[in-house]
Amino acid sequence: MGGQSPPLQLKPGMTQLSSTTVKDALESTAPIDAIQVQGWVRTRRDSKDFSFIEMNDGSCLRNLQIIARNSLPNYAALQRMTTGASISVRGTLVPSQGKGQTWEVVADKIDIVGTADDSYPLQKKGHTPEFLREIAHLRPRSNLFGCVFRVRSRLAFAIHKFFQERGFVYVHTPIITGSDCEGAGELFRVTTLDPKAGPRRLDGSIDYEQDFFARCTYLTVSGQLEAEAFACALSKVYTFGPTFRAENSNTSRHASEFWMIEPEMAFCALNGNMDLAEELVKYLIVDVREHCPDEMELFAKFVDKELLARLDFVVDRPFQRINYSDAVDLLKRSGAKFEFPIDYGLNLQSEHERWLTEKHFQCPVTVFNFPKEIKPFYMRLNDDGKTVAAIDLLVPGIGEIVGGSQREERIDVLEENMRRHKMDLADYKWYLDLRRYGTVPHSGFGLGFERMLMFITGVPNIRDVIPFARTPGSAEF
RNA sequence: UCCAGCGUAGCUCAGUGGUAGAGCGGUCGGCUGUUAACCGAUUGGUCGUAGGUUCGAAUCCUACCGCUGGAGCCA
Repeated sequence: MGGQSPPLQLKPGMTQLSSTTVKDALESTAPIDAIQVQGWVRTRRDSKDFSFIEMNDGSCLRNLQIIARNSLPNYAALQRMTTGASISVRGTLVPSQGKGQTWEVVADKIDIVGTADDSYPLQKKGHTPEFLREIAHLRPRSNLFGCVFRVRSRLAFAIHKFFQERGFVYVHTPIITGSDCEGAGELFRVTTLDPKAGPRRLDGSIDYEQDFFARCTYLTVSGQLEAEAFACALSKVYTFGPTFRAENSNTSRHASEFWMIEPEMAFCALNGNMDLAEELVKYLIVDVREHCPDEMELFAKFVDKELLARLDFVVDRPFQRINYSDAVDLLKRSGAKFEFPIDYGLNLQSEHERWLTEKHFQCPVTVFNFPKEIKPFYMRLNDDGKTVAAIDLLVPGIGEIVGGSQREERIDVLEENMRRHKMDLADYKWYLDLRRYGTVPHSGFGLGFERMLMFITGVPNIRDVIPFARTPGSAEF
């Protein structure tokens, strides 16, 4: 044939000149004769013979200033253009004559790709996070949420980097699961059966043996049990994926769908587990501080003035470690007024955790060795016969960010635990096999991805660090 | 799910029993290498919904809905 592919049909404003991001343009070390930039108008100001357009493309926090001279053929249309419009600009990158930016683009051609009328909800002035939450599809165009979601991306990358650098294998554990294990809150049922017309058993209940998977299935609440299987083969593994809890919990720290990181290490006892959790938290802070300086500066300025000092403090010092019974003693002797009682055998309440991490130690605290009665079946029984090798890592402002344990590797002890928790051992045959064949001491923990992101950005509500948050009564978008 | 608070213009909020308000935004005009520009004018409302009390309700009462904060569960 002719050997020539037909020219691409490009919409107005789309050209074949490859475009430069705002980030790259602003970081340029020299003027550029011919440049193309594309993005959304943040604000526009008229001068006598030209118009200043501030354009943002999400590549960074900062805007690029475009100079639109009144000699442009569509100048009248440009002057009618409002915040939110999308544009494609060709021109030259030159040193700015004004203050506040080093570079600006003097436009030869500005195509208005898409207009935005005056119903566009984002104004150039500040909005509350609560309002922006109602327009979750537009809020990434705001400074705050652009920053949050760039940091979210970097944090996810840093997590993989941390584990890959240390020889951990990334394992994809199932999202649809058959184990309603550990009674970790309410589960979302997965079914294809019609709840009204589905097949029934004799007692009138729905017969899930005739369901898609021929059994009850749920969205996962944790990949831990499956991760243990892989740790007992590949030695060091981690999962990083979505998790679902149908708890009717309505707080700034809970979501129905969230992401969790769950490392699991064979031949590892509780101390190694604590070391890894501490190293991970510090690594993530350092990484984001280094790679997202503009974003961190915005959070420090508009979200939390103490943020950078607190993060530096966390990175610089060893985390406090205290066993549960010492923590209880400390709380009892504190003289502080608590709403809830504190005593050995009771769960630490939020106010107690807060006192430990915010008032007493004023830094992250790892509490370990909890009474077995208040912890799940899979945690390893300590020699005292009363406590299990569990850890909770508490951080100021958030509370629990990591929960983990050494796992019970002795099959007889594990089976006894399961019976005490009134579990059906037959349902966990595969899990018990891990102890039956070549069992090893192993440990792991869960790190809440969003809680870590909240801690690093200072953003106080989990709904504001998730692109489209799912919470009880709310699954819009 | 429990406790508390809040729903008034596109946004942020004032108005607590007697004519529905301000700032910002939008629009128009002016000025200007501007920086959340500035100056002037103007636009803008089912006061969350439904009922009730009252001569009269944004305001008082009841229910419901939504949001926010706190608690529990946890990550």
